[in-house]
Amino acid sequence: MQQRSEETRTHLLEAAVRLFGRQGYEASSVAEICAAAGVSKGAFYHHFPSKHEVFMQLLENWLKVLDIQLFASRASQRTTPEALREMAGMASGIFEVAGGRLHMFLEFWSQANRDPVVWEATIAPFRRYQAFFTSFFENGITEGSLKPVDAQNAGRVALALAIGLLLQSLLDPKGADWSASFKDGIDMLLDGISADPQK
Amino acid sequence: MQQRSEETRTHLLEAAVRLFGRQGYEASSVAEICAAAGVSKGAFYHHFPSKHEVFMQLLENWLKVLDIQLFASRASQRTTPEALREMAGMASGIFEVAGGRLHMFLEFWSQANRDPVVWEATIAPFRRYQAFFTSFFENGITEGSLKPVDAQNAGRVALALAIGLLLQSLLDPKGADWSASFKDGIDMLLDGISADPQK
Amino acid sequence: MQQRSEETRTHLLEAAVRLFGRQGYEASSVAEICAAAGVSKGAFYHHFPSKHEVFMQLLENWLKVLDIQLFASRASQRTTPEALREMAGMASGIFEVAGGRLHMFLEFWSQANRDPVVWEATIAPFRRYQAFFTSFFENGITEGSLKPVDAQNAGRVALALAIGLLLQSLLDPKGADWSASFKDGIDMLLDGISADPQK
Amino acid sequence: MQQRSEETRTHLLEAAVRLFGRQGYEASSVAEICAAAGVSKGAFYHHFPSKHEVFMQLLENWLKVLDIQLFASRASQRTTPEALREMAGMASGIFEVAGGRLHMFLEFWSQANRDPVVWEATIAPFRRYQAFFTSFFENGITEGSLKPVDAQNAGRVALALAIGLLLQSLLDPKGADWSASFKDGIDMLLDGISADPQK
DNA sequence: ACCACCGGGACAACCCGTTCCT
DNA sequence: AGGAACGGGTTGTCCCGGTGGT
Repeated sequence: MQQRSEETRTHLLEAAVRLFGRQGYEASSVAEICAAAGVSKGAFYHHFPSKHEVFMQLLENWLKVLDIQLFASRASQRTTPEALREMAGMASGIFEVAGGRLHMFLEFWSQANRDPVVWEATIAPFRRYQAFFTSFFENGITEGSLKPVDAQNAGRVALALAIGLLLQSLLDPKGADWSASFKDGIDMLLDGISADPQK
Repeated sequence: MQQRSEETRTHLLEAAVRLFGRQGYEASSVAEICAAAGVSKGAFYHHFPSKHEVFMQLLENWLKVLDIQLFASRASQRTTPEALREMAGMASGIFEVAGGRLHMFLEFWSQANRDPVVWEATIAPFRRYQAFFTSFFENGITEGSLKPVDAQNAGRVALALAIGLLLQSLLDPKGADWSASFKDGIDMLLDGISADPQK
Repeated sequence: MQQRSEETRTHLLEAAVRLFGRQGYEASSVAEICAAAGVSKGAFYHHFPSKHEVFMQLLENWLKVLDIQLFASRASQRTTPEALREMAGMASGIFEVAGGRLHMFLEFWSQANRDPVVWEATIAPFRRYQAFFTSFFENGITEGSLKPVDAQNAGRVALALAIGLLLQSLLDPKGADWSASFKDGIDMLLDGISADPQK
Repeated sequence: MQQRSEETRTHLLEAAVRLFGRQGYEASSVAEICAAAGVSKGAFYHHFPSKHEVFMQLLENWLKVLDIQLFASRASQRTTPEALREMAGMASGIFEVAGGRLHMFLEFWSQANRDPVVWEATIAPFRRYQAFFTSFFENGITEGSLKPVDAQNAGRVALALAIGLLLQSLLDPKGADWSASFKDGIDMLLDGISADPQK
């Protein structure tokens, strides 16, 4: 029966993401995952060749989601600064959605230091995000709405802003309105590099 | 002999930081640490009650170092923006020094999600750094060299910049001149909130 | 296959009783038990949650056997003294059977001082045996074949006789014909409390 | 300083007897004993070559005490049965005194199964006790106050009575007035083998 | 002589990821 | 897909010698 099989697989994946996020990869045993998913170990190894492979699947899924979010916010028009500000506004969703999943993210990064495959998979979206931001700034510069700064660096800085605030929000979720901080940060940055300083 | 004892302890700590950084906390066994330090397990458990305690010691030492670096750059005078820019210039050292140890940092953060003690120890310096930046911005605002922005948020943003770039430098050490990017980022930020934009 | 599982479990239990009896509980390592049973440690912990639980299982089994032997000799008729003497005659089997297992018994008692669970499990049958003997004596008194002694104390004394001789037989198995001594002891006791002394 | 040395040794011994009795020999670590005695491990191994030797010392002391108690009750006169009854009356002290120390006794027995030296040392007093009782009964038989029973067996039975009740008192200290039970038991026994049945 | 600290290395119990058989 | 078995590996503890002060 195919459907049941698919369900089992999904249950396993869900249980794994829950446990990995809560306790970390190493601290979560296969037995635990199976128990949480309500299946036997036999089933686990029927669906996945190893625990590590589950991790990789999770990573892959996560990256897919990130990509979708990225290109969803590509549509907006008008001047570059305004497009960026609009994106920043949408970021509030990210901070909320990411909430529970961010712990897994840290787990991914930790693993990236050791496993080259994970490293490759983890760094790829970073490069894409950075390139994404960079192209924004390049557009702004060529269209004249931004000062002729180093677009590469600007991209890195924007990404750093996002990452840094995400991390802070992870460690101290109630310490501030992080999405508001993000908007403020983007504003400051744009004020700094807009061609017509504080109009 | 007291000296030998201290040496053993130091060797253990050094071996631990090396292994934790390279392989992660969980993946580094006590036996490995002992072998790397050239001592027996008896010695290990004579000096530390548990592997976790070694981790905590390392965390504490690291935070102490950060604090020292942070407050060392407090002395500078003149206007706030210039002080910040000077700090940013010094940051290059941090990126280099941190290099090898950043992997451990990720470990700390990962652990912080689970162990409340680690969490407490990890979040405390974050708050201090943020407060540190915030006070800078407050000074700048009262002295009139900065626009009246939300100093709290500005502090968070500055910290995010540092963290975010640090993280990127971790994942892709040779992808860019990260300390230069940091300087650029601080410049952009300051340009955005300076009262008299690049005079 | 269920049968193989049961066999493994039995092998483990048998190996454990052998080793515990020969070397004691603490001195017998799980690895040893596994080796003696010809299974892996994984199998051990698949069947039992801990070494201590094996011990408890053994205790339980042993007590069950004792109970069966005890109540098997309940059927006999005629006067109480004769029933007791008959029981004493059957006791020879106990001394022989117990032989190898008595070391384990000492282990049980030693453990009973520390673990309340073991204590509970150990003391319960004692109380039952004592009650068993006591009811015998009560019957004898009401039917007039015994003098009106304190049946409770008589029960304790009879039990003490059994225990004490068992213990001596443990420490010095070849020092005497212990089951004959037991018969003699019961005889003396009955002579002491029979209503019509050795008719 | 000699006195201090002796004190340390005594502290160690006392701590050991306390811990061995409470937790058993194997479960009591040298470190624990040292901590309980308030001395360092260095001191321990200065006074005793090994943990086992401490145990042997304790055993030796214990046996010495037993011997003293045994020969103290030798004095009484008159007919043998009365002497025995008198002894039984004195036994109450034993049950009380033994209280805390009996756990150690079990420990001795457990160890006796393994170490031949301990076995020898443990069984010796048993033999002496048995011989002691036996000689009593022999006296009684030759003087005509007892029936011509097998004095050896009678000795074993009397000893069994003592041991069995001691053990029961150990497992269930408040379950009965054990010294009274002992007196009753001796009475029954003597009634059974006295030459003039219940006068 | 006595004691304190330090260190050694063996080993304990327990658990883990994985495979095999059904 | 399930359950039994595998065996290697984990942390932590233990008993015990050195070495050097008092």
